[in-house]
Amino acid sequence: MIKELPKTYEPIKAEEEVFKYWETNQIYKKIKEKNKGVKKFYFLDGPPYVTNPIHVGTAWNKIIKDSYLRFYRMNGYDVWDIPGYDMHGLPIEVQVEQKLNFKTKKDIENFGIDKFINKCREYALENLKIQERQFKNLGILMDWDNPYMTITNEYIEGVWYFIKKAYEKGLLYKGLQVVHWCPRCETVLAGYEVTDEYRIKEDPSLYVKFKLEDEDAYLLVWTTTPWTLPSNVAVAVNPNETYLYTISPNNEIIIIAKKRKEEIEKETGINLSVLKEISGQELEGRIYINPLSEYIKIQKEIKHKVILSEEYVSMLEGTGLVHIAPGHGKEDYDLGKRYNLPMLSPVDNNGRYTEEIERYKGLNVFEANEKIIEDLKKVNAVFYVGKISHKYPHCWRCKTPLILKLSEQWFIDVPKIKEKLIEEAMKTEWCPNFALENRFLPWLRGAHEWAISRQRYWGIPLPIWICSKCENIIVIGSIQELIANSVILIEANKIDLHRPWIDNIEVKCNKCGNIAKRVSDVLDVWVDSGAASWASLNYPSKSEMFDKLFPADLIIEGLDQIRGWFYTLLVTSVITFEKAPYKRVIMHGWSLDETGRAMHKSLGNVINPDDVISKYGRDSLRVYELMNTTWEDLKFSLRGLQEIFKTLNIIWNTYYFASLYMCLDKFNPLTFKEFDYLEIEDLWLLEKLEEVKKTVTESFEKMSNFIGLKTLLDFIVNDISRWYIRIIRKRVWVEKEDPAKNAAYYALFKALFECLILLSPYAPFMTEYIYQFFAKELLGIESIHLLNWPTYREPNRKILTEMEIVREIVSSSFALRMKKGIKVRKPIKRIIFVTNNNEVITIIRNYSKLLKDQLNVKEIEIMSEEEAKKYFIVYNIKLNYSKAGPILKDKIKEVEKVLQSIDSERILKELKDKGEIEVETSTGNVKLTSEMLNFSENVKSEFSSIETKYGIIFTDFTTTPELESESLAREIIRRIQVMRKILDLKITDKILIFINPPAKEEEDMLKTQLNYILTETQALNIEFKSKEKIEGDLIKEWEIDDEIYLIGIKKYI
RNA sequence: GGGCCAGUGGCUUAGCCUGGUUAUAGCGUCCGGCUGAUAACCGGAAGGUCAUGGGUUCAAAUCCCAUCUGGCCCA
Repeated sequence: MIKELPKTYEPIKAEEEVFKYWETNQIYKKIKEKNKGVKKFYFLDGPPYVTNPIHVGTAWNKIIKDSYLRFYRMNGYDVWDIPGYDMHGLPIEVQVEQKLNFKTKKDIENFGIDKFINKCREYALENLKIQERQFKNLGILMDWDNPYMTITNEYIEGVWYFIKKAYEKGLLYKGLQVVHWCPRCETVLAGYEVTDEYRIKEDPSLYVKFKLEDEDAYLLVWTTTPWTLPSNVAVAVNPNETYLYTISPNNEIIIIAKKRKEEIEKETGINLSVLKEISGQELEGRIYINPLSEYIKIQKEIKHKVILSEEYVSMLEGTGLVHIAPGHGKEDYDLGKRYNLPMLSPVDNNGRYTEEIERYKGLNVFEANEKIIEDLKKVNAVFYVGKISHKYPHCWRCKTPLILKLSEQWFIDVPKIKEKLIEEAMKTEWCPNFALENRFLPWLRGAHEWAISRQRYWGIPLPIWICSKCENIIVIGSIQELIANSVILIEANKIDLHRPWIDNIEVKCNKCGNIAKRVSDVLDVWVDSGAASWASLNYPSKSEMFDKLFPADLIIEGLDQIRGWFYTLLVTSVITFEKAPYKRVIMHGWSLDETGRAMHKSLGNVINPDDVISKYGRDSLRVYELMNTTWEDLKFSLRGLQEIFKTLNIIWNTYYFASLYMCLDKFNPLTFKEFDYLEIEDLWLLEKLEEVKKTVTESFEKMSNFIGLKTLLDFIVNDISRWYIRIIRKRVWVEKEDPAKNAAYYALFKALFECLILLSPYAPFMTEYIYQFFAKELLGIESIHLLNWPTYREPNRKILTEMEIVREIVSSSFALRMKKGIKVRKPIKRIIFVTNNNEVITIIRNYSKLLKDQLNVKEIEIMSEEEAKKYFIVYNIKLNYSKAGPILKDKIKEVEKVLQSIDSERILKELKDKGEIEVETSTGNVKLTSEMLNFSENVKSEFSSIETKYGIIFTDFTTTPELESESLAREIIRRIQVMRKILDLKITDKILIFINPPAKEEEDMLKTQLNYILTETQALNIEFKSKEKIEGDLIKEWEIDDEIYLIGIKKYI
């Protein structure tokens, strides 16, 4: 049977009870069993990185995922739902280093790599636990006992498998490249790791003179990194630009770009007078001398040339002559390769000069800046030196300024498979589509090599061994292979594929039989998560799940993952399996603070979901976040959350109301058969329900479930709680067994019950809690999350529109009452509805009972426009712009003007007689048909009326003695109800009423309404008494229409 | 510097694809009312350069271009 809900919504308490219930009854296990082996659904969880506790953005991500998983489970899918964690990488190393107060890699080596690795593992596992607790606490239903972790041997094997495939397909290579390098972490950083951390840095703004070898003139170059000058090998100019020979105040000839002259003069304060112009082209091949040749031996040996470049020499900064150091700049490197220039990169892993540069050996490059400038001054090579504050890349973990240096790294040749990547990406389906079309595909088209090696410790070791003799490369793809090829005997149960264990394993060269040593690097942590589509299934060491599930049916991540996980997943999978690893992608937005700024620790605006939960509950947080347009940014506001809480409170009360009465009447929806008693509002509710089910279901299928949520909440709050329940109140108040009441119960139950299921993926706690009271006993199923998703049929649109019109009429009529100051409680004699619209007339007739009830009116009269016009209406005629616009074009404004000056009666008459009306304009007459016009009805101001979209309502406020008595009775009833509430009586409690009316007249009026008052107030008797004889548990004085009534009520025992 | 997304009363937002008469709703504020499920509700009022500027068109929140602001990404 239906049980009565607790009266108030206390989310925290309810949610905690629900947690307990799920646990004791093993609901998760039962959900999994229910669909076991039916339709497969492979959801792949993007593994969060396990450094910090989660914030509201991480919560949003998992909540979205959870809502979809619940939907698919309820639709009979056997959902693969293991969560994942990204557990390797530099960020964790940096955290551990900070804890141990380490400064450099030396500290780690001294401490012992094995101990360091253990610390990292501990750190990752600790944080995993914290995150797991937080996720569980949000009601995220996943297989928490079996997460995939990127640090297990099986997972690492999965990643090795990819590296091996890449090697076999010729996509893995060792290469020299200019890379962003962190001198503190002593490792390369990938391009995307760099872009997040551009910070303002102050650097010298140095103008250097390079003397031409064969002419007494100087090339002027500009740099903010003087430390790269020892590696300078060329100067680039733009062949398409004009250059100037100028003369400086101290009579030196300085060569600059014409377009830069003004800016240079402005910054340096040095005026240059032009001698002649030449083209950039003409400078090609000129030889110059690097002034540092005085100090640096290798510089003396290099022939410095002027080279040409259109793309890399801009006229937006500097002098138009660009200093080129191929070892210290990406573009420089490109040019260096193209022109076959020497590549100098005399900087070590700590960012210090090597012995190649004797003069600065051991100096940190940034510290060397000053010294270099001093040296340049000594040889008269400095034109000007100032300071500049500009954005400069820093290490995203330790905030050290990065340098660009030449380094040997391992690469994946992504450009080579670009076409295939695009082809596979096009087979995937995205929401929103623009993420695929406008973001992902362009990103793929510009794909570049992927530097996958890192010179660090806590990561998946590169499974590459190099023969110490013949330099043959051996790539190992699994533990088995490792055991088979190892020089020493490996005990299978002692394997931990991490460093330093793996460092000690040597393999036999498969070419020359000599010993091969492992490359000591670890992998970029993005390779880890990139391999998740199969590594999370423990493929290739176990193939069962992979064969069944791959590729993933759905992945859901934030917009930052376009260049991240969405990309690395695709690359690794296309290389390994030549196939996209996912079918559908949902991309969500970014969490911002209330004012639209990104949440950052440094800004102090990070919101912890646990705090939010303790205030408003989990469902409020979930619903709030799920309601946001998925792919747009979420401006997180506590006030917004409060609004959601209020909405959930209304929903609670709706269910409370239903449960209260249904419980009281022991209503059983399963045995209900009296369908003939369904009233028009019940039928409407049931149609509307079909529509809602359709919208919600489709919104999930189209990956936009926020639409479904909005629809659903709107339905429960506006349609059920505020409208339907208002209508059926009277029917529900009937005490005895009554088919009309049961019919209302039936419709209400069905709507609420199915809504509860629809709401359960969004608000799993509240719906479960309500379900326990509302429907569990009826169905005999333990949890709402074990139910099937409701089916739907096409709704009857006609009924839906009809009710729209009815509601419009009701709300307009209320407005009219307000205008006249007539309370809703006061019954009125009649309203007159003016319309010629047959559809509206039929609706008013069909819904007249409902309308009379809601409007508190005794009669509704329908009047035609023609008739009403005689009394009330004046027409206003305007052009119908959408119809007339295309015909009249630019005459439209003039016609409108003329039209207003013609008497509307005349227009109507002419239209009626001829079917059209001619209007004069300055460019000739035009004919207007009634289609081209809009007729609006305005009421003559002396009548009280209101316009609606469907017609005009007039109200007849004439009163009669009967109406007066009824009105008074309602006033009295309301006061008694208030008193019952004060006494906290139950609905079923009976009372006795004592009234002292102001005069005999009022007493007589009330006596005509005795039965009405008795039934409405659950009273057994009313006695009219003198003031002093009024008795009761509560006696109260009331003022009604300036008269005093003394009322007493007493509970009848 | 480039790409993508967003910008609508104090706040949150609908509408934009497919141009059309008075721009949607909620919160908040003020006034009035209703109420035996509801810290709920109903009615009214104040509050809008639809980010800015230009263009297309008889007609632009809507289409096009440029700019600004914020977010994400790239360089």
